[in-house]
Amino acid sequence: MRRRETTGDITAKLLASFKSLISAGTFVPGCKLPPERELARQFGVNRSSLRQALKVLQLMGVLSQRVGDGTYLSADAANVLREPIDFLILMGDISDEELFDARMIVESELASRAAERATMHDMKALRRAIEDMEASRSDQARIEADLAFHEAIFQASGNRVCRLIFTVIHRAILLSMSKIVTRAAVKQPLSYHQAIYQAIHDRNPSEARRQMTEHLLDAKSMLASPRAAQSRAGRSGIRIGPISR
Amino acid sequence: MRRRETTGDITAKLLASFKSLISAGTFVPGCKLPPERELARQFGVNRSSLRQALKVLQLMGVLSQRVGDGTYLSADAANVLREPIDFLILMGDISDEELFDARMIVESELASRAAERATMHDMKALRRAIEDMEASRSDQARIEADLAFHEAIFQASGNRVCRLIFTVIHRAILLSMSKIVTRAAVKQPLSYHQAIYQAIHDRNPSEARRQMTEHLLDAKSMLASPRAAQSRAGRSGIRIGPISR
DNA sequence: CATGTATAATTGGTCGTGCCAAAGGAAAGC
DNA sequence: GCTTTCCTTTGGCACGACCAATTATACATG
Repeated sequence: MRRRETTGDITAKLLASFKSLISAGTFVPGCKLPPERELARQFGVNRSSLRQALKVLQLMGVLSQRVGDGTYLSADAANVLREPIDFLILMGDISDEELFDARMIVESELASRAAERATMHDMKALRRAIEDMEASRSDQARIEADLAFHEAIFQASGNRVCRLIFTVIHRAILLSMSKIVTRAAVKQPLSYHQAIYQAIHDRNPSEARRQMTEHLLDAKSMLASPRAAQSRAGRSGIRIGPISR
Repeated sequence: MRRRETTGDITAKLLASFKSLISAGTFVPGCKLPPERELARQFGVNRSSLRQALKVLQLMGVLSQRVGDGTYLSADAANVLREPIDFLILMGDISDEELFDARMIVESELASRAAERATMHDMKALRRAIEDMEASRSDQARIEADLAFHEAIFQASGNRVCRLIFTVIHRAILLSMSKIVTRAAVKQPLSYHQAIYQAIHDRNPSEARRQMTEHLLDAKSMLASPRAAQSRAGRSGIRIGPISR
């Protein structure tokens, strides 16, 4: 008899246990965890199994491990979505059109809010991003400055959820960068950014919203060119061969 | 000499390889992967190491494994964010206030859009959610119906990014459900939902937006009661002891 | 005493092997 | 043709061993 009811997956159960332990306050962000060998003993599983669970948490950014030192719970869980997002994009569940459409929803509202309650610090970050973009000479630098401007908009919201949404957008854009780097896309974003900044500076929410909406609408229309598909096929590093050590 | 440059973490490298393989089209969503033993051989790593990487991907929902069968790349990557979100919430990087504030940004706009372009199917889902909520007798059922209404709003957008945002909200709310289940919170949500439905039915975007904003503003104000902290401390399953098998 | 150095212990990283149980498929029997 | 039985494949897990990085300790040196 004895319904074993074995869900099998020990790793999943270990993760659940970790959730409980974090929830109960046994593990506090930033604290040091017991060594693997002892943790495995306490959980009653083999070290290999425990390591799988730890690896999952590590790759999600929930904890970090250093040889000879130990395992620490991350103090900042902001990167938890990095890896998942990467795969989400790669598996094609998000198109660029949808991404920009979603950005319109969020960032338009955030631009409006920023016009209402942006601090001096926020304004400075926006100004800085614009200057960096003007001074940028490479595509890489330009995109970074572009993202920095939008990040400043998110930052102004003071909402950590919005900050997370930005990290998602950030990763997504970096992954499909090749499609977004269009030759003519140098001037428009900058002028839009300047107009948005002006609206925020003037404390004009509706104008800030309108400019942001148009900005993203414009950007979305620019990546509609159909030469996107092949760009990712020809990239290097497709080796199924041995990992580089 | 020979800078080994060993980043150490094989798992991270394996994940990178998987990204490349997915990106290159070698691994297609839904396809069957080679068995672990052979995959490990091809990558030039031990099976244990490979399994760690596979476990990470499995727990992220990128792939699924079944004993005796094999490993399959997930066809639907919608659940990639489930586990990460859980830890994000647990590690306290998101407060309920911020969550509802973010919801206001997204859902208000979505309600407006729904009023413009909701299909028959969308309307039916909304109506269904309202009916279920009216008929709900347990807190559990009521919350499910509540979320179903909002999911229908997200669904109406037809944007997969928005769908992801909903899954995030869904998980977050389920995790901190105890705080949201306030005794008096039975009637208000329902009447708001009805008002929102009416506005969408009347094709009145601004009214739909307004009602949704007020709905979430109201909901946010209701969870401000300070008895929230203790509720999570007393829950069971905090065992650091052996896993249940 | 202070300081640097060699040594040992701790800890995560990887590998290898062996065995189990679940699922699938092939062969035998009806 | 269908069911049953057996074997192969495949993932799940457990031990064990060794390595390398880090830290802590003891020791030698000035």
